[in-house]
Amino acid sequence: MAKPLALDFDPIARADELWTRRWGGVPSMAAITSVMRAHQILLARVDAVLKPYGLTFARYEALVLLTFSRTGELSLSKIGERLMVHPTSVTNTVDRLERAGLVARRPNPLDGRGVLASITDRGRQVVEEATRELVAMEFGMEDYDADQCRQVFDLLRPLRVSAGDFVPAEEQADR
Amino acid sequence: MAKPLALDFDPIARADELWTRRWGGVPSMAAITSVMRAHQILLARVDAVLKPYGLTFARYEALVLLTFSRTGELSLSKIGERLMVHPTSVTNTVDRLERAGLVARRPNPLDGRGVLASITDRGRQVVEEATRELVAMEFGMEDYDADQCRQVFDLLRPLRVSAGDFVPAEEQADR
DNA sequence: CTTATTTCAGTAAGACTGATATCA
DNA sequence: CTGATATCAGTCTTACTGAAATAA
Repeated sequence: MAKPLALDFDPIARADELWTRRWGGVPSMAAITSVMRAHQILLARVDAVLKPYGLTFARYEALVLLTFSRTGELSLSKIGERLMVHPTSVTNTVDRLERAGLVARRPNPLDGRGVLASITDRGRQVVEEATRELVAMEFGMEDYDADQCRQVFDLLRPLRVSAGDFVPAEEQADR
Repeated sequence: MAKPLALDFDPIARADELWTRRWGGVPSMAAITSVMRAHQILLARVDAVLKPYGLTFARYEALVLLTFSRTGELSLSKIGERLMVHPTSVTNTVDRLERAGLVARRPNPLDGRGVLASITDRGRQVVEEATRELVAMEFGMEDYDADQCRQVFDLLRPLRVSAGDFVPAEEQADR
């Protein structure tokens, strides 16, 4: 940032006032703008911590996902599915992790088309270290207690449901 | 997206469980991941609407900001300050808007160093049309009522304060 | 034959660094 | 002189389209 001089007013609140005058009340505008800015702030904080490890948040997430699987390896398609990213982005992410020696590619023995990304010992080591740091700075959410974090999760969950990310348990009864 | 097949579980909730087992409770992880995904969903929805206008959300925001100023023009530095974006990003944004004929550049008469971005008639026309569409689809937040939108704004506001975006009114008493 | 998995080439966008011309 | 304004060149990252090889 060039000059992060603090404004003496909330720019989103002010925009909301002007919006209301011109186009009528549009509460969704303040909401989406808040999400956009929150994303920007959190990503900057987290990426700053991950930079020394040669990681970005996207690559860190992929690495964590691998540590969560019993064998330490997953097909690229599964990674894309879980992380909700485009297939070509997964290829790119794994490329970079592989070049950094944090994962290795190997053909999927159960599917000749597929490729498994397998986390290396160094990969596990890096995840542990980076996670320690991220947990220490609470992923950039140090101003929020556990309850407030939970509120963020709860409040944004319906959005993920409406985007078709997953089917909530309540609606799975008749399937 | 390749295959947006809905999972039968909430991937963030599941990750939270695995996190809790391995590294202890880390409520901020579920919160930040929720914000990241919400950002991705909303940006995709809004950009899809803006694409036919040759706009992105970032460019749309800049255009709206200009319509909010009395004269329809602002210095690039002010645009960057309000939208919280890097100076070079402002230059890039204005470049594209200018090429599309939606804004015009002119030297700032009050500051020989500065440049004003001035919205054109076509720019105003495009903003009106695009805004109508965006308001109709509630900026991708159609599943949220006014109160819930307000909750999103309220909940994320402390984050913007901690990032130094602005100084809340209560803390301005003694300045 | 159709579909799924992955990769590659190329495009577009935004965020950023560092340097520079200009002017307050 | 310093500091601010905007731009330029160039890097990095992600997201995406379209095409292709391969195999289920």
